[in-house]
Amino acid sequence: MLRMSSSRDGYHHGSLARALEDAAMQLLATRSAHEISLREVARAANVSHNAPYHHFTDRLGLLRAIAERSMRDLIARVETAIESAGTPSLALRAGTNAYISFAIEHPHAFDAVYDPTVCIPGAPTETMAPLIDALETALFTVASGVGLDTEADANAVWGLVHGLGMLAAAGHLTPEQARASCESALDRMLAEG
Amino acid sequence: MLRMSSSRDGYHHGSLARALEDAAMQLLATRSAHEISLREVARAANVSHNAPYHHFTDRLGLLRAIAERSMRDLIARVETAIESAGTPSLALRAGTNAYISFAIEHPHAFDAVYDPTVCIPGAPTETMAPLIDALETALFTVASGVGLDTEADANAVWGLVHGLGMLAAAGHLTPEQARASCESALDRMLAEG
DNA sequence: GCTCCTATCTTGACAGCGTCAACTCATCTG
DNA sequence: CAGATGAGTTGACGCTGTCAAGATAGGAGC
Repeated sequence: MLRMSSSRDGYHHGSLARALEDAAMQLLATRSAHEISLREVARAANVSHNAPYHHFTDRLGLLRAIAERSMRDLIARVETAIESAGTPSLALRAGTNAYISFAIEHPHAFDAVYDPTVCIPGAPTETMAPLIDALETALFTVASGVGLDTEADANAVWGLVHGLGMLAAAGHLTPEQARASCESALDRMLAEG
Repeated sequence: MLRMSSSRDGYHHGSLARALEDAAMQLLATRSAHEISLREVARAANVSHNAPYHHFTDRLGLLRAIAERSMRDLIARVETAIESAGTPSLALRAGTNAYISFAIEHPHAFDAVYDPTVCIPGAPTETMAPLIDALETALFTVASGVGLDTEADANAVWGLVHGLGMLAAAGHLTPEQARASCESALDRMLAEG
């Protein structure tokens, strides 16, 4: 039988894959994904520099794993924001705000998700593909709820929050500016329903 | 006297800085800025791996230089698009379209410009600061021309084109989808002036 | 015209990186 | 109990960014 918990069992056992992802996610809080070295992650998990290769094909394999985790976090955040809103209009506000907030609070996780060298949209990982769909669906649904029901409109909402989130994360806009811009743009777009 | 042209003069002379930037820009057409090595650029310019240090403080110094060049290209593209449009409304369409097109056609140059490790918006280079201002001003002006005259509205336009450009550059949207979304969003925002 | 200075380009070295290969060891299977 | 297997190890390779020191060419001062 495999021991399933605690990665501290001396030699073998323990879920090292998970431990490595955890360590990488922690590093992602300060550095960008490109600035994180595999050896550094291994060191943080107290294993040799080659141990990760038994759990990930590549450095990129690990980055893909944390990108997928980050994507799940982003989706969860957007979906719970939407679900806990009372009206369709409030749901759109809450969902877009959650997207922007995630980008600001976890900038490196955010752009790991959208890094084309980590995840190629044209040929995404088996686990990433449905996640992308889920995010698009969530945004599309909440936009449809207030009359923004064409593909173009839904994509515009996505583009708006994505751009404002990135600009705020990079420091070109303050979080307040980004959120206010989003509100204002949605107000204008919905002016005549 | 300094010889000003031709970097092919054997040992000394020639504008190596320019030649290195040219080589880096060329590499930027295929690889991301993070994937370009200083030694590789030096090799492309036929100099030793340490020659660049006499013209740039760092690897980052070279990246900053090509980011500034890319920013100038982006601004030029947006401004000429705006200027060659007949009406304020067409100018907004042309300017936003140019921004999105640049992101799609030069994705690596585009995100070198906005890479926070290359240019920190809070503390930009002496040469980058006015460029950022120029871009913001261009967008702000063209947005004001059609009644989007608040800071929030102008930032929304910036966020919209930035996000759509990034999503299209990454492959999450087709160029056509991005452009159509932009048009559609602007139409909605201007529906009741 | 000779010497010196300085900017520029050179070679050489170092640690850190990703990755391949070979080895060790604990556990599961028969 | 034997051996296979999966999970960890050490060692090596070439590449990278950067520091240090040597070489060289052209201009300045005498």
